[in-house]
Amino acid sequence: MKEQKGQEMKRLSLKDVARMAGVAPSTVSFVLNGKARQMRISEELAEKVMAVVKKTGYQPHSVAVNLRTGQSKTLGLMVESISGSFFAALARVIESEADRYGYHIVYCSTENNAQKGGELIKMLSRQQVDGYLITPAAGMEKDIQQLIAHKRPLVLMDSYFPDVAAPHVLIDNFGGVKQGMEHLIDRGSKQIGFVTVDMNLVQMQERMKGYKETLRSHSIPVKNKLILELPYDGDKEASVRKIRQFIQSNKGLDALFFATNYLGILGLECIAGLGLKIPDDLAMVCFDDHDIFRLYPPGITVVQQPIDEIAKTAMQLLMNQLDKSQRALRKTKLELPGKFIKRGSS
Amino acid sequence: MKEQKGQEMKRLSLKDVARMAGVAPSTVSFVLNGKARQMRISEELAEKVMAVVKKTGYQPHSVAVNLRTGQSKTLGLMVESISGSFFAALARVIESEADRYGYHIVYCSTENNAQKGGELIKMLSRQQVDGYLITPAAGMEKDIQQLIAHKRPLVLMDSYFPDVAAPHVLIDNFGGVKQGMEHLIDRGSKQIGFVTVDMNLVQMQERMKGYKETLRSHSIPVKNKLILELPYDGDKEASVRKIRQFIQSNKGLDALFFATNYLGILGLECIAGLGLKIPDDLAMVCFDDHDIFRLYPPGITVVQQPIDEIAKTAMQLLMNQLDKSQRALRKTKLELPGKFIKRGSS
DNA sequence: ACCTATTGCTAAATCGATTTAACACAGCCT
DNA sequence: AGGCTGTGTTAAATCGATTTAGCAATAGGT
Repeated sequence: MKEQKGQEMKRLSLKDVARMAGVAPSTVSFVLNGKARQMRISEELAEKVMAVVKKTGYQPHSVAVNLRTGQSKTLGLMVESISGSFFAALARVIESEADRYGYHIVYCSTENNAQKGGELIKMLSRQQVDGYLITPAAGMEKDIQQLIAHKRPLVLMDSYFPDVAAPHVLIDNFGGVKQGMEHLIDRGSKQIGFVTVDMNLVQMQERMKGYKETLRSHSIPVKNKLILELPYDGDKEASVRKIRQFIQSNKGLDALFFATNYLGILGLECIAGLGLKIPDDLAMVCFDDHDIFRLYPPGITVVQQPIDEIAKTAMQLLMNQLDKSQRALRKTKLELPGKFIKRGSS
Repeated sequence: MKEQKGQEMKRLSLKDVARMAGVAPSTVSFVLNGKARQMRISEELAEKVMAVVKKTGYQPHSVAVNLRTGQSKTLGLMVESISGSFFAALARVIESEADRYGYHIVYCSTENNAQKGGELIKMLSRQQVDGYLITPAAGMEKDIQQLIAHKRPLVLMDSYFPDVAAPHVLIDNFGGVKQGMEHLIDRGSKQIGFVTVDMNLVQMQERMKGYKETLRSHSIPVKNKLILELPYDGDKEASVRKIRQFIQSNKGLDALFFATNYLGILGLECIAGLGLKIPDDLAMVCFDDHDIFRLYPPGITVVQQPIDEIAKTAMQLLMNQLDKSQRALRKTKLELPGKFIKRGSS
């Protein structure tokens, strides 16, 4: 209590603790880091040190520790955009997992811009993050490759690059779409449209493949007229117009599969605008769940991403890499099954 | 290219640059920090140094800089939950603003738990963040007060504590609700219910006050029967049941004002479940917009929060505090007007 | 010619920890 | 007694920057 007077009341340092306990700084360090045994510090002294530490509430200066040890206990989390529901949910789980492992999160968003992504990676490196959790944007191949080349601990989520051997964990996109498509076919939909986005990433290719191959395996011809690919950065109004036109120009259309929840939401707007009834006039299935889909009458059938598992698995893969004792699991590639949730729209 | 051979290829340090340029480390430091003039380093030498820096692509080790200068160029962002749409949107803007000012973000979520919030503040302090951006949870008064006492740069968002003189920026809750209520009264709603949440924070009190006073100013009696306060951490099903019961037990009820978007969404579920038509059977206005409200037929009227302005203003207040030249603006308290958006539900 | 200023640069201290190498002292052996 | 081994503890180097104080050398003033 009596220490409170000085204007700036400098932070307690390890040296101060040492002085107060009447020992050397190194001794305090050993005791605090559990190396008392190893360094043969007597029980008695160790206790004396701990007493001072407790009394003063001393907390090591993590920046100094970081400088000396090279460990920042910080992870870089880079998502497409924190305001996307999928990424926000992912971030939430990642944060709490990181906390469990004693790590902090510095986060940033690529906004699906490879250049910005590259700069952010540099920024994270400068910040000395111990590891990277990234949902990559198209065009970030080089940056990821560099991280791998520099042996930086890294896990990709949501997507990956076939040519870059980086550990990654994501939903089984192909299988997820297949499940949804089988369902539509089972319920008798004959003309199933596919609305996707022009994003040159593997998850989108897989979803497309899931659409086409499921049709083929049921001997249903794949018609290009039934596939709509929207530009990623097209403005919303334009996309809505295109979807509307797409629906109108396909007369026999009786079901739509949307490749992302963003597209599905746009789709809902169109369908409502056209006065069509779901599922009677048009059935609908969407990849990636969203609050809206639970609520919007009559409820939209979706393939839900296993966000918890993705986040937890990614953290585990990253922790494995950080744990120097057990290197080796570099090339781990995981695809987790999605959860098909049938609602009123199909 | 020839430096690539060594196994671990250590990072280039300022000392290395100095050696390569044939000058002292201090000289390099001065040049890099724009103090060449002040320190009377000759143009010639400065250029030589810069040449080496450019050729090698040297980047200062930010942890070392941090240790020496005490500036981490990092801000702590603490929200209620990153997966909430309001907070996610806020985080998004904050991040890009921080970037503009050359700061990074360490983020964490309180999950509306004061204890967790307190621990996270400690964590952020240990991490040496330069400033704090916080949406406080009930019960964090002491923690905030401590930060103020320690003169840590800080801005609260979304809420504040009347007894703690901390800079804060948030929507004008009272005015926002008033606007929505006036609208309902104008359109002829006679029995307006108010659904709120049991959260002991000023923004909720203000919303409640907005409800009550608007009624009074129109000489409409405030009936407790028309007010429903749900527990914050009650489970979803229970809340839905309570709202349903609330609607059923108020016979003349012709409009509902929901105090948060989460409540509004639950409300939609109930209303749909009861088979009521919006706005004919029941009009609806909700505080805080959400994607769902735009889409859900016939569109839900809302009071939208000025998220961009809140974030930008908060960053500005924080930057003012960090800019040692112009201290003084400690007690800044800002309430920004919300935007009333009329949709089909009223 | 002597003294003071100015110029141009660098040596060394510092931030707060970790870690290696060394030191003093005790006990045991021959 | 001298040499060796172990114990318990600490001094000093280090991480990579910033910053203060100081050192030569040249210039200017009387």
